[in-house]
This record gives sequence, structure tokens and C-alpha cells, in this order.
Amino acid sequence: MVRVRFAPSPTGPLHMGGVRTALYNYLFAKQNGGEFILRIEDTDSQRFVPGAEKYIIESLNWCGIKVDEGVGVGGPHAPYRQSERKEIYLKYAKQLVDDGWAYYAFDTPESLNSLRKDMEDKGETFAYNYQIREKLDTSLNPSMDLEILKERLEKENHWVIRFKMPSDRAIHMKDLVRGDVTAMSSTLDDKVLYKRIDSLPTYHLANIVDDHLMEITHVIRGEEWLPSLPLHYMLYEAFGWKDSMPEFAHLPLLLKPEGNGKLSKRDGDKLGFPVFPLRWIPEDGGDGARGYREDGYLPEAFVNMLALLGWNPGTEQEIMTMDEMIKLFSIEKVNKSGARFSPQKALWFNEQYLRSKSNSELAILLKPQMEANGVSDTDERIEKVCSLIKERATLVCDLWSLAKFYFVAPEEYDQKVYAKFYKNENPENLRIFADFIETIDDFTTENLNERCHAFIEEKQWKMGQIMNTTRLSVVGSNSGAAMWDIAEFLGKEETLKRMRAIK
RNA sequence: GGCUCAUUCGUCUAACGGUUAGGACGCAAGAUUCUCAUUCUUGAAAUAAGGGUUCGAUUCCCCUAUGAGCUGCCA
Repeated sequence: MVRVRFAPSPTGPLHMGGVRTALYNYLFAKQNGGEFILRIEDTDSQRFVPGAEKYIIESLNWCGIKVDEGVGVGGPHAPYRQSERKEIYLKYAKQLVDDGWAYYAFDTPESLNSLRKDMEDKGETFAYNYQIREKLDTSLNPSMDLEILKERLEKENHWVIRFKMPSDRAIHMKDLVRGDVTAMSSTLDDKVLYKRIDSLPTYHLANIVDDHLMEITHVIRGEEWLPSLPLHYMLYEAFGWKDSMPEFAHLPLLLKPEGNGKLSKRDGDKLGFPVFPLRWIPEDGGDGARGYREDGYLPEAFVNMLALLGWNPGTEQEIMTMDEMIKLFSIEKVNKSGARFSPQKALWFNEQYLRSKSNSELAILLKPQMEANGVSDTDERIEKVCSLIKERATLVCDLWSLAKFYFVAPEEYDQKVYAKFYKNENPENLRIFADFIETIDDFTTENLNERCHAFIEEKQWKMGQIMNTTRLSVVGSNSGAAMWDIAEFLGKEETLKRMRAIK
């Protein structure tokens, strides 16, 4: 049974890179008939942000990523919040110490910082590793006898447990995306596994212990974790869990649309597009951020766009439903290099999905916007409008601005269009045209088209001139569906009223 | 700086070692049209550089360059 987990840290809203990681995990799990587990890694009490966990769950929900087991759902391995599992980890950390794979360290953050700075000033690189651990304030220091150690462990509250990284191992790893990767343990340092100060493990310990306990079979996560993989391999070995170790896949990063570096939470508002699935409103009143949902994106489009950033099915198909993606996904086809996110392409995806919606589906999206503007009409008429505007909309929120003139007469007229088409004879011609239209009783698109064409020809008017003038009077600008479709929808009375209202 | 990973049109990407290096977004031109769109047609646009291996390299190897990630008692 394939079991994957998405394990975000509740340090703020989940950004789109995180959503993509969750998506790939989900696609992989579902393709293999497996389970998708949501675990919250809240082992950093300093960076905890209230509301973030709720936001993560709501985001997954909006994207159509269903959690089989985990926070918010429960399951046989509960609890799924690491802060609620804190008792578990010390035992495992101590086991590592007993087996000689880890040791206690009493250095204060301040002393380490100054040590680090001293070495850097001398042009050397500081690494907490096999070369210095016995010289520092650790249980490995020859001057630390067992009695003192015991006493200090009891009395002091700032010690940590560090992993004793071997000095001379070649660690061979396998990554489903990258193939074989090798690292020398001598270049690695002794990571902190457990912190006495808040009785919490660090990511590395909690992650390995929980993945083991929760019987995770595949770890699919961002490339930023690749440098930690050797440590994780060593931890599995140290615990004696190598046989049941999960497979790993490290996903390429999402890069900024322009400039350097990975897409970060800060980029969005600066560059003019959202980086979050949902709008984020911090509970403590800090700065909020835009979201794709509120900006008018459909979740199917958002998810489809994200899926193709770093993966493709190997065919030319780009538009895919979640079910199709589940069928087509393969981790071997995930790309190795980072993908620049393109806001343009995101818009294109949304357009495609908007156009594939039926008129009644679009009406459901349009209605709340109409209500917010104090306008109502029958379902049939709203659907008719949707059929006329759907080819013109990119975002859900475009619907109202495109639909407005079908329900409300223009209050002002686009001055640029006015200037472009204005001729002295226009007011008079428009009046004559209106009078003619008044004589037409069969007010249908076809009939209007036929009769008016004939009339314009007879008058020897220029088609573009009179039609655009009419359009300006009825619509207020030079956009919208075919003129007679609009007239048919508005009806004779309203059409004439608008034609005669313009000055 | 050190370690690790990567590199095909501007961007996302396709191509058993043999293709006129394909598609999509965007861009440009044209067609259609009463406008704006849509749609359709066409076009410009790439294998980072240099060495190998090979009859033949985008594909395998080396090196250089460039980019990215990590280098916390963050995840």
C-alpha cells in the first residue's frame, strides 16, 4: 500500500510551491490506490502562526486534494500534529545516544554564534562536526564525566541532542527524480535532533520517526531537502529501519517569473500576481496577501497549471482534469530543473476552463456578483448573457464587468471610442436609425441584422460608422457581442431608450 | 567560501545515439467581423562554451561557465 504524506509547517499561508508538492503527492498516491496523509510539522514554536493550519486545510480542499488521513480527518496513527506527539521523540533521540549515534551538547546559541563569527572572520568555515565536537561543551568531551553529565542534564534546560555524523562514509542515495546521488559524510555536520528548551524535536528527527511510525512508503518533497537526504539516510540506518525506509523524490523548485531565485512568499504582491491559493488575512492584523481564488481563478485551472510546472504527460495534452492527471502522472517524468512560474500561462489556463463551462455553470458564478451590484434577473436571461460573454472572460471576476451593460444602461461613454468615431452627422443619423428600428416588430438577431443592413445600404451610410455609434450608445464602449444579439436581449424598448439617451 | 543539484526557443517543455529539433504560452503578421474578443492561417524564436567517445551526440563522458538549493537549537 502506497502511503505518502504532505507535511507542511504552519508558519504562514501555504504558497503555490507547497500546493504543487501536495498535488504531486496526491496524484502519486491516488494513481497507486494509496493514501494521502496530512501531517502538521509544528516543531518550531517560535515561528508558529495562528490560522496557518486552517488555511492549509482550506487550500487543499479548494484544490480538490482530499486528505485520507491526518489533521482534520483523524486516522490510525493520530495525532498528526507533531506538537501533540512530543512525548514520542525524546525516547528515540535517547535511543540514538545510547547506541552511540548521538550525543548531548550544552553550547548556548550565543556561544555558537560567536564561534561561528570568529571563524568566518578568519576566513574559515564553521561546521559543527567530528573535528570539533569533542572540544566543545558536549557529552563527547573527555572532561565531561558521567556524574557531571547527569547533573547538567537535570539542572540545565538548554541542552540539545546532536547526531554524531560519521567522519568517513560515502553515502549512496537513490532519488526517484534524480537517480543516484552520493555524498561524503565528512562534509556534513552534526545536526540538532532534539531541543530541551521546548521539549521538541527538530524537523530531521520528527520527520524520520513519524514517517517510520506512519508507515510512509514514498517521500515526495521540494528540492530544498536534497541536502538533508544523507542525514536522513543515516538516521534510518542508525535506527535500524533501513529495510523499511521510504523511497525519496525531490521536486524541482518553482522559480520567480523574472529575476533570480525561487518563488517566495514575498514576491506575489510585488510582481503583480498571487503566490497563495487563497487570500491570507493574518489573525494578528499584519499584512495580508492576495489569493488565486479571490483573484478569480478556478481551482481546476490553478491545479492544472501547477501540475505542468515540472511535469508533463509526455503527450501534447495540456488541459487535464484531476482524474486524468491521476492516470497520467509519473514521477519518472518529473523534471530535474527548476521551473519559472508564468502568470501569463496561468491566465491562459483559467480562460480555457472558463470557456469549457456551461452557461448555467457560469450563471452560478455570475449571480453573486450581480447581487453584490444590486442587479437581478431570471436564470434564463442570465444564462443567455453568459453565452454572450464567455469568450471574452479570463477571470471569474471579469464576468460582471462584461455582463453589466446587459442589465444596466451605460451611465458614461468611453471617450476614446467617442472621439474615434465622432462625425458631425452622427447624432442625426443615430436618431434616424432609431426611428427606423422602432418600425421593426420582429426583434430578433436575424431579422434586425437583415433589415438594418438593407436600411444602412439604402441610406449609403458607412457600416462601421453607424454600427459603432449605435454600439456606443447602447453599450457605452466598443466591446461586447454582436450588436443585434445585444439588441435582441435588451428588447426594443430598452434598445431605443439607450439609443436616444446619448447626447 | 564549502557541499549538492541542474542547464533545449523569452517562458513551460517534447525528442530508443540517426527528426527539416516538435508542441504550448507570450509576441508579430494576415484572414473573418459592426466593435472587443473568439476562431483560423502564417511567422520570428532554442540544444550554454569547449573537448572527447561514436559512422553519427540535444541525448553518453570530462571540463568551463551559468543558475539554483543547502550551509540555524527553521522547515
